[in-house]
Amino acid sequence: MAESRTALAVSTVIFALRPHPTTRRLALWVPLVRRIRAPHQGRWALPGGPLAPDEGLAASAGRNLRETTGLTPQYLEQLYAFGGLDRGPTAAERTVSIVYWALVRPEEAEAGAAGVNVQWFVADELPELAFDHSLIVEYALWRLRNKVEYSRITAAFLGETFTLAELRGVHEAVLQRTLDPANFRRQMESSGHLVATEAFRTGGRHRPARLFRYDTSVHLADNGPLTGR
Amino acid sequence: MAESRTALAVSTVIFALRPHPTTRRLALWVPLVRRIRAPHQGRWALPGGPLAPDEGLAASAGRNLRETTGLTPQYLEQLYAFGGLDRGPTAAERTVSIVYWALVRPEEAEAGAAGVNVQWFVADELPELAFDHSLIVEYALWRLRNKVEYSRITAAFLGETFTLAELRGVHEAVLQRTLDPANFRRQMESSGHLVATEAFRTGGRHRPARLFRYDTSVHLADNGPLTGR
DNA sequence: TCAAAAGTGTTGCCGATACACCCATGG
DNA sequence: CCATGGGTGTATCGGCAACACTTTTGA
Repeated sequence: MAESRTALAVSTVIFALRPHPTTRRLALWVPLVRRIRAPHQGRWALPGGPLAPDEGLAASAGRNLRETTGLTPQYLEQLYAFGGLDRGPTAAERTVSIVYWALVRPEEAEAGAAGVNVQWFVADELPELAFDHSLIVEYALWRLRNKVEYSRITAAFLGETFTLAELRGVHEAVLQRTLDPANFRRQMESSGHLVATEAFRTGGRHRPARLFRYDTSVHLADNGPLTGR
Repeated sequence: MAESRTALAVSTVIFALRPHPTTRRLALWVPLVRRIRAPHQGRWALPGGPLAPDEGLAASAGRNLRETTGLTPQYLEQLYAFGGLDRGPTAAERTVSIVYWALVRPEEAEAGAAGVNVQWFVADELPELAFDHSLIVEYALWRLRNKVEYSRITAAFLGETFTLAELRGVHEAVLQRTLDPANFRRQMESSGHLVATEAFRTGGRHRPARLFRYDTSVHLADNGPLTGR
């Protein structure tokens, strides 16, 4: 049996919401990094790197995210640890990856920070990625779409205050289907996470929409005993 | 800043169902290993060990499980990767643990295989464990109790065929509450996972109960794109 | 014939959906 | 005053919990 080693790395699936290039409707985007060495040279891969010895797992994911995109994660959660024997640069070196997923607000900077080695793609229209990264993104998408249904992570895509139409737009973009405005409103209001403000969004050719904020005393996602870690 | 290294280990939270020592009702048990060296010397800890270089993560968990308990896992799923800086034997060496959780059938052997260093405990009445293992078990329990509600993992605690009362007993033990037999029956039947056999369990002072089997074409748990990995 | 568990039927409640309808604003 | 989305009201449907009731066995 050949000698083999195991390396430990942290990668991150980073989601942002921006209009789709052709349909102009909101869609999920993911930044990828082009591999500059074999194996899979030239292919796109998830941003990531080795875990620094004096750094926590989530901290490593957050640092990597900032270095790749210049953005601050609004939400960060561990996705899965991948450690199959088929992973890694050579057959003799296998890599165990702790993968996180994150939600960011694209804001202004974004485009500038992405160099030639970093490029954003529509998450549902990715090319074939390096290693098992295609499967990883697929799994991250599945988790995100699941979680939208029962938590308030979508707050991470919005500013401090927002209208119900804006919030519904985020949900529709993530779930890729339209939602009934009346029922969506009741669902959100009955969740207890929303707090109505006295401010309104004006400017449309219609009745102004009330602005809401999220109750900050409730966590974005309930991960049981791990909540807040 | 001090020099520091990172070790990689795999641990497993192993659940079995056996009667509670005082109430005699079914309860969840967990095997623990006594630590024979500092830090936390003498404390109980999750079974685990370093990842072999030529071994997958789940394979490592399965091997460790067999070595500690002599049992074969009926169900095995990754729980979480823990990598805080406070973990590990010394301040200079931090350990990243990929933790799995497993369901086993105690069967006959069980008690014999457990040596002086391995002891089974009622999962809800554990002593203070080494490192962050108390939190890890708590999280595993939370995941198990969640998953019982929407998947068929409880199959892992039963034999090939079983009565609805036996299945309900497992659910009641895990969830720690009684369930209405009539509604439980309908729930299970409408799930589509159950297949009725023509055999019956006789011997009680009552009407014989039909034996069921699980539809093997359906996976125990739906983990989206990762199902079956 | 009786106790006990298997198994079936029925009812009422609650949440989600569909959709009709009024409100307030900009043009 | 009209088009547009904001916001409310309401009927219906389906799933679930509660619980009454019938069935079949062992003793």
